[in-house]
Amino acid sequence: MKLQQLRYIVEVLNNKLNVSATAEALYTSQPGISKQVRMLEDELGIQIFGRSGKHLTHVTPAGEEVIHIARDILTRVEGIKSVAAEHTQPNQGHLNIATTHTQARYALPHVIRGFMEKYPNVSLHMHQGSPEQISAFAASGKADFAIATEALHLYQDLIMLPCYHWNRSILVPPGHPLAQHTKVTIEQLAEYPLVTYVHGFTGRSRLDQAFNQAGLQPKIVFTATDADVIKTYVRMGLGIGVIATMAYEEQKDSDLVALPADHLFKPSTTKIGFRRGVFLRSYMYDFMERFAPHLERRVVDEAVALRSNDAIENYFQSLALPTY
Amino acid sequence: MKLQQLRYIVEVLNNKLNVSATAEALYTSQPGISKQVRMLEDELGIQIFGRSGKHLTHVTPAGEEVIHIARDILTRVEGIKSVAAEHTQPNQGHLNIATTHTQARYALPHVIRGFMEKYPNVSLHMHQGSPEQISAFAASGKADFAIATEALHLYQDLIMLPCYHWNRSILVPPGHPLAQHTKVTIEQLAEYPLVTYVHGFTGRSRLDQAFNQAGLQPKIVFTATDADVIKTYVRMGLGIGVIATMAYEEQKDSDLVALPADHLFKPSTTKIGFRRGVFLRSYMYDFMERFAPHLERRVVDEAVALRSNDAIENYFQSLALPTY
DNA sequence: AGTCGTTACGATGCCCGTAAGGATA
DNA sequence: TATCCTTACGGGCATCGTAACGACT
Repeated sequence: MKLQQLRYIVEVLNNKLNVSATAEALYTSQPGISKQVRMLEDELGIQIFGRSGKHLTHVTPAGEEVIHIARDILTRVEGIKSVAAEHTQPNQGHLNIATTHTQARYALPHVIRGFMEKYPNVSLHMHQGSPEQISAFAASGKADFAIATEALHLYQDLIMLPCYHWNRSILVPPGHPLAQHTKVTIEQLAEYPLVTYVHGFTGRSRLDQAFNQAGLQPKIVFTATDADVIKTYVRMGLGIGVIATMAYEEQKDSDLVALPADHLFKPSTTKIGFRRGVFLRSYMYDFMERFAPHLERRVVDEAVALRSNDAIENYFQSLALPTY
Repeated sequence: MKLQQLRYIVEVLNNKLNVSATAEALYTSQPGISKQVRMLEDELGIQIFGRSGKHLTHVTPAGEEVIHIARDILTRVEGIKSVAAEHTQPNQGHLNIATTHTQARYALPHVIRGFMEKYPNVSLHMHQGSPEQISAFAASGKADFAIATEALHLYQDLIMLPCYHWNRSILVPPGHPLAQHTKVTIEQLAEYPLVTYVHGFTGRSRLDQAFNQAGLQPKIVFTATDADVIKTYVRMGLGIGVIATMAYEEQKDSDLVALPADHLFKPSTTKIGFRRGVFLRSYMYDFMERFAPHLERRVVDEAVALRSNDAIENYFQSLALPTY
């Protein structure tokens, strides 16, 4: 058994069982992969891929298990390389962050700036996407960190650390009847057409939950994946907005009025997630601490040692997370 | 990076940094290992082993980390082979059990007999040793299972599942003054010379604990690692014995009187431990269930999924374990 | 002086890439 | 017919084993 053979079977699956495409992706020849896959199958005495004639059609049950372990092994092989890099070039390497618009636009910029100043030799990449895409990215190893509020729990292989709590604000044009009230009720909110996030984005579930519990049906006239778009439609008078409070910028958004809505909705928690088993570079620890100051190296290590995400949630409940 | 290189560095450490000995152990040439180790070091750009001239003297900090991960990888490589074997020869393979005298002599025999009848093609090996040796055996991968009451908690890498609770009996020669009493007190027990287990064996700590809490100093005149020896000395009239109840055999030991001591000592719990990350063959699940009937495959899988040993303890507190 | 790791060298065997063949959709 | 995997073949290279060398205890 060779590490390349494990890489090959994993990549063949990643390329939807197309060996030719896999060969291109790995910059090698197609027969080479074909042969190594077959040799591994011979050595193990099992079929990893099902074939109809000369086409790969599916992954056998045994193959599923083998590939799962193979992925695990390759993650750790990367870990060894990281350990080495950590000792030779501690401030050099890569950092791939997958996150949502909300985080990328409002929470991350100053963190990124500070990080890039301190680590000019770390090549930083940001991948923006939906919470589901982000989770998949991190789980597959294409991103080191996933930062999001939703959907991170879908992957058993991700360790998730809570970063901060946040809640929402109501956005209205100046002169809007609601602008007079200091404390808007959920009933009042239900009377007006709403513009907010689409399902599965930026804590949208909490909003639905609140209306549901009050037995109300909100008039949602428009949904977007980011607050910038929502603001635009609020400005057009299409409805009133409900966005994350951090997405309201006093200066740039001075033509809109933000009303606190903390009393209407349960707070959401933004988390940072990474694959179980990866080796964390020191600059990665630093990045996490910059983003969430309570995530000191010691805290992260202790949380990782807890292993189960349930235990991690318990662990962080004793710590007071900031709320925005 | 090659799997062999990882095997080499792990084995060099296992052989106390002696490359020649490692070569013999792996049935290969010494220069081959030397070269591969150096090539790995070159590829990673770090020293794994410290050298004084041409002798390996120590493992560098970076090397420690690398070897730890390497061990992990090799465990999983074995896992892949096990997956394959499970699909080709489900009832064939190896089972190495490391355990103490008490388990091997009193708890395991009928389990082993039944197991061997059902799985004639599984080659079974028993390794007897002290609790510390047993744990080390399992943690290093030389044994699949460790079964013991003590010391299993020392290794973070072992998953431990509670099997059963047990307590002690007092062993006296017939006609001994204590034989009259149905319920011996700890004070009475402290008056007589005792023969029991040595420190670190078979729940000995519970015994010391009980005397301590009562503010008494037991007169321990002789200690042994197993009940057979203890019985012998009780028969000689050297003292009265305190042994695990399961070690008293009514027929063979009819020349001795066993008095219950459950009310004097806290019960001990015997556990079965295995390395985190190993693939469990179906016959291994079966073995566990034969030894501890509540350890059905589903239960074991759920416990493993919990990941942390604390969570596992919680999980099993809701299940009623048998007491002997 | 003995043990031990490194270097040198030659041969085997493995892996990769090109080219041709055969099966499926 | 076009796509795709398999087989066949040849070149290059890495690995392994033997032998000689050098260094530490």
